[in-house]
Amino acid sequence: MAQNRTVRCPVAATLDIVGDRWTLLVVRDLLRGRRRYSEIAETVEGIPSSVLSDRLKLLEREGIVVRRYYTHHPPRAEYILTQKGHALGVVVGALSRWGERYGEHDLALVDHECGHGLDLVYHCPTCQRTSPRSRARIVRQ
Amino acid sequence: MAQNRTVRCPVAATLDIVGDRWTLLVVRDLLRGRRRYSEIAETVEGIPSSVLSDRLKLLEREGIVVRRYYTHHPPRAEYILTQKGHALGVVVGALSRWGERYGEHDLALVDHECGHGLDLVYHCPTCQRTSPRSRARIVRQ
DNA sequence: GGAGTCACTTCATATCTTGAAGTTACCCCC
DNA sequence: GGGGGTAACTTCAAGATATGAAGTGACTCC
Repeated sequence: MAQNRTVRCPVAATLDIVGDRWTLLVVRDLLRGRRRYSEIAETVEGIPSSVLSDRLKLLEREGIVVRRYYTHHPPRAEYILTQKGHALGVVVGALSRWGERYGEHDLALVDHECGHGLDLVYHCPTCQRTSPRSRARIVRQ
Repeated sequence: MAQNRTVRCPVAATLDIVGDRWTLLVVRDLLRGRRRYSEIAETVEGIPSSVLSDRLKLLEREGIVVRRYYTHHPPRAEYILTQKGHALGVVVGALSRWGERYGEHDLALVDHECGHGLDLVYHCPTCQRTSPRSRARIVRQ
């Protein structure tokens, strides 16, 4: 992870940081408001503690979370998503929607206010309209 | 990948299938219209051939691509995304948007018709309106 | 003062990834 | 018809990474 790649594709660059089995599950938990090591270890089922500790360091290094100590003796930290980290919510949302549609699950992505299930759609801020999926392309600028 | 997990979180389930460094880059290329082993090997820079062969088999097993032989002697296959596979476009789009915003790249996600950069937004199909990111939650159904 | 918790680290083993090389069955060209 | 090239893989050894179990230090609670 986070190694050099000669391509400058934003998809590849993002996957260099979060493209493994665990990192986005940690982000998912942080988005849910979990902040402490032990809380995350509990709900990211099966994550080895060494990997969790590793990923939190990586997320900090990448500016996705900040570590804040609420006690120094003994050292007790909590992890808060930065704006950059919150922006990953859309990636987690997209993974969730795909999983909901093509598997059987107990959880779903909803609007907290109206309670309805959510979709993710492309939106052109210039034309102020929705774009169909078929029109989305990744192209050279 | 694709192993059992006790949680039934759709994010975790999706990452069980596509949560590694390479799989979504292969999907990205298939979305772009590349279909052959050699075409994909070229643009997913650095992918070992054994990994590509492995991931294509996995994607086939998961119903994300279908393998079609255009020659049987010698066997020459091409890989076509199913509807399930095309639906992963939103995940790739979300990764691209995040990468564009937080890194320097030559590529960007645009609307093929108007040419403007695209965003991804949450949409409630019931209320027929956009939901702000802050209202999106993953909850028990 | 003993048990428990939190936030990790360490370590041996197991598994996966990587890169290089090999394989099979063609096609093209002279 | 022999040599070179290509497509789509497979195999293999070495190296990197992940896993699970156990350990650590500095507390707090009873």
